[in-house]
Amino acid sequence: MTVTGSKGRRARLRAETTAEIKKVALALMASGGPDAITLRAIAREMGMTANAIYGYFATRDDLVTTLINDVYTALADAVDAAWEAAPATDPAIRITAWATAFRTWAVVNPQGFRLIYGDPVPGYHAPEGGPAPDAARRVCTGLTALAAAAWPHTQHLYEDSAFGWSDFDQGLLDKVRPAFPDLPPAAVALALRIWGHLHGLVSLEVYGHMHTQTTNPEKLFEEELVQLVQMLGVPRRS
Amino acid sequence: MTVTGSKGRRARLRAETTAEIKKVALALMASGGPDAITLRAIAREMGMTANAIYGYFATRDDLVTTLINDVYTALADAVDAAWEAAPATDPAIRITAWATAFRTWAVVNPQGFRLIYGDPVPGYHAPEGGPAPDAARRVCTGLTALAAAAWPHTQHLYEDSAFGWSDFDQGLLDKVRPAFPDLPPAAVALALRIWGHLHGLVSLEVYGHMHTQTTNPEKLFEEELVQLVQMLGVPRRS
DNA sequence: CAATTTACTTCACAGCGTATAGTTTCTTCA
DNA sequence: TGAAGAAACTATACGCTGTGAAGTAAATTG
Repeated sequence: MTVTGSKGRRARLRAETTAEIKKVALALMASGGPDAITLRAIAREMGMTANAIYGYFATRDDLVTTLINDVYTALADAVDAAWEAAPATDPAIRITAWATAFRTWAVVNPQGFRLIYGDPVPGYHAPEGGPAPDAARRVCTGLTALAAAAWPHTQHLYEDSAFGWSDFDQGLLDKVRPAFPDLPPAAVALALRIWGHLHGLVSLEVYGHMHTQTTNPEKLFEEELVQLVQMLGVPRRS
Repeated sequence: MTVTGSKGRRARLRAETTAEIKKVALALMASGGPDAITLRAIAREMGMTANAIYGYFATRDDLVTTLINDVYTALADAVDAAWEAAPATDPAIRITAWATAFRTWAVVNPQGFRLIYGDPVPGYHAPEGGPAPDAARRVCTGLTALAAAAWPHTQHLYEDSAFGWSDFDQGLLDKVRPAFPDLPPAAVALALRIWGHLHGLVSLEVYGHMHTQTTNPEKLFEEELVQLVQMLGVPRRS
């Protein structure tokens, strides 16, 4: 170990270069969309040859996969932080905070949102199981926390739910059930449905489809949240 | 006029070639995704040179824009047909039919869905106002019909809505208000929110994000519809 | 100091959109 | 019928992309 805390100069330089490649790639994405992530453009920006990048990422898809992971993790961090920052005693505020953070992140990082949820980049094919199932599951777990917070008030609506544990992916359940042992399958289904609601509105907005219809997508989203909280039966000020 | 009903052999051949280009492009899209729509591939398939296509479409984006229009129109046709086919006397069934047709179309034509709602194709930039605002508005009008059918039962939930006509795009209102003169702004907002709900669930499914969470996205969507009808307060069998 | 590993460059290839120029074929009109 | 013109299409070329193979220079290691 050295003063830099690394395992030698070589490894440190390598890590720095890797970080710079990702940084430049993200900058290109932010300015020109996911399509702008080309090896040659990154190399140009770094004063290198495109092929030099192959020393760090086996292929362009590998790089993109890494980026998706990073960006997805940033999103998960953002919504988790908003959740934690809101008072645990007031589910309505917490839920609203989570969802607002979700939309805000997407609107601020539209290219990141596209990278995660869209066709990321020309010809990109995700590796088996998707590029970021982990971050995806973090988001889903956050959503389940949301549903769990509301569940005492809302479960009466789902008493004849047909959902069983077998309707869900085992990987998701492995994360969700330990965290919320008392939650029934119907609540997980509710969480996924809420995800769909929020994702739909945000996605239409980010991809510019809402813009052709409403001049105020933010207002629409806020209305959605009001109705969501109301639908969940969560008391508005506790 | 001739027996073929065309304006001359030349024009007919031209129309046929145009149609073939689009047909081949759609076939390529269906098999390889929107990315597979390349002029050279189309030309190869047709036994032509890539440049020959420039006689029919000024640029590749032009072709893609036309395709989006066609595909979007097909989607609009599908949901409209489902709406019309369902009994006008039962809003619950009509709404369910519309939404089911929406998801079914998307699941059957995932590449078409991506073409319409995703980053269509590498480097594609939609012309001003989007490529298919017309078809988009047809879908929105259908959604508004949905909201209108439910409105008598559900308006009591939105009596203190803050929405005004200025919150919506004029082009949308021009189509919607004549068709539903008595509908308030709050109902249009509801329609857009419902669009978001459905789009989100379908979009997550089509893009493979649901697959990592649930083994049964169809069931989830059906649950959504049950809850949607319930939320709207529409009587279930009239 | 010599051997090896690592980082990077150079060259090459195929595929992409598309601009320009040239060629062939069809339509039209005197 | 034959010449003029338009239309359809091809050929060539340029710059962009990802990526493979081979070569080079520097750092590390024995």
